[in-house]
Amino acid sequence: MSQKTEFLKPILSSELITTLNAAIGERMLILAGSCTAFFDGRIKSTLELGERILIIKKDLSILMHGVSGVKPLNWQKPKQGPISFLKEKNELVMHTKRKKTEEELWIRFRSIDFVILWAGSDFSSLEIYGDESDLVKYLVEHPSIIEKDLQILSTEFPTDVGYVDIKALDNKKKLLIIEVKKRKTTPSDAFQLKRYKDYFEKIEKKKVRAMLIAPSFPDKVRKYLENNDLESKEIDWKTIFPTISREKNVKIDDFF
Amino acid sequence: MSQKTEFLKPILSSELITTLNAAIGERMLILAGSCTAFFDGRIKSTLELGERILIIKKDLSILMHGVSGVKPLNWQKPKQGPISFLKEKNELVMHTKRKKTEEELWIRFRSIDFVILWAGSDFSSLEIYGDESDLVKYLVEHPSIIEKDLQILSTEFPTDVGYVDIKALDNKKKLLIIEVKKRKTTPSDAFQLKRYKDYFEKIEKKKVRAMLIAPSFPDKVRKYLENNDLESKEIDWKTIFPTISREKNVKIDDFF
DNA sequence: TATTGTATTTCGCAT
DNA sequence: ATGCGAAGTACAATA
Repeated sequence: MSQKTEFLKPILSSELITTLNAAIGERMLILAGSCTAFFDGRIKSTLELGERILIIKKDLSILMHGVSGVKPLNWQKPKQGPISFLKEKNELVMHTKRKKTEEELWIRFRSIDFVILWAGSDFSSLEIYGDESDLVKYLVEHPSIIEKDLQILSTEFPTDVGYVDIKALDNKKKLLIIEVKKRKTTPSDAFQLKRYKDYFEKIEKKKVRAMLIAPSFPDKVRKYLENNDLESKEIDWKTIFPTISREKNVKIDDFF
Repeated sequence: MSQKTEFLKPILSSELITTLNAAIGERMLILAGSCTAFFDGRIKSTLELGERILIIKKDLSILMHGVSGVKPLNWQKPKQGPISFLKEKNELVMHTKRKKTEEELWIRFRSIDFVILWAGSDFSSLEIYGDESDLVKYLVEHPSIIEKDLQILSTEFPTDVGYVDIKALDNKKKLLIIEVKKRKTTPSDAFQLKRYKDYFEKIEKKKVRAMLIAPSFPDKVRKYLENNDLESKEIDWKTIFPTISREKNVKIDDFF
């Protein structure tokens, strides 16, 4: 009964219902079959009959996946509320209701292909490096990549219009505001930089420089930057990627 | 061989490798076991040994789920590149490489608990209603919710700085630009509205009104709106939620 | 095909 | 808890 992987008979019996309800929160449940679904919450969604996979993890997170795509068709975050199975009109019904938000999810299986209970565990951590904060950190440690004789003043400097990635002085002691993007820039990025420039020119009562650093600049963005006296610097992060490394998000999955 | 659900022997044999490679893109593959993973792409991530579930869908999307949480530990979007299994150092290794971005994902299974090939299909559509476009639509049909004697001119009106949700004339024939948010507002929402106002005042060469409609306004947002002659209107969408209904995203999963 | 904007965004971090 | 910005965002609509 407490074997690592248990294959249940895919037949809608009261025994199945009992076993499923007992497994919730104890083992991961993987169930495939033909179902409909209804979600009522921040949004409403209905899903007509189709074949899908339902996964209920030990932390009570719910995932219902269709045959394609990375995003689940329906889901619920961990520990939002009790989950129960019941038999209704010859269908296997899963129901959950979030305690706080009153959001509800119903999944009704008309047929079942397989049901698995799996007792997996995981104590390792996902290490990630190479995100935006790593890039800012790297630039601060190697300012000459941006330009010669740059003096870094601060990072994540708070202003009324947001946090400035890098605040620095150039070789003529002129203030340089830098926004760093890991991805291709968008018009919004340029607008944001403009707000920073305006903010500092108002505060300092003199011209300041402002620069967007990113791997790619679409024409529209480049044009806006030029028209607004904003600078751009293209950096292909891959070229410095191998040299940066950092451990973060050292997160251990809870042990149930 | 082409049964709907096939349970493979969870033993690392060359037969398993062959069967898995043959199943890729043909049936959904669900594999549980103890593995490590490495992703190298826009970011780098490493995942130490732990028990996880690997799912490869027929559209070649890859999901690797840990024992908790809704978000996969590693994943790949559909049709990004070929996927292959191989045997290496007595481990079952899954590898994929995106053609364009050169991003790679490696998953190495040290042990396998179960392997399933499943021939599910789904032709139904997820119907969603109550999202932002529904709200805009509802407001356009019931403009008096915004204010009396409002005349709607257009929706999704394109400007140099983005698309305006609603363009209208108030009871004094003054232009009113409206931005609708289903969620709590952020400073960026207010900045965006300001850009719209500036844009239209430049075009029209006279003052225009601009309003943000949303269920909630943090102090910082409210203050920015006040300081910039921008209006706000609080609407709790739940009050009108039950009355709006619409079908969308009528999308059929490809048949493989 | 590339761009744009939403999302039951999710997630981490700072307040 | 709330606020805020980044994300391998994913995904659909659109130009």
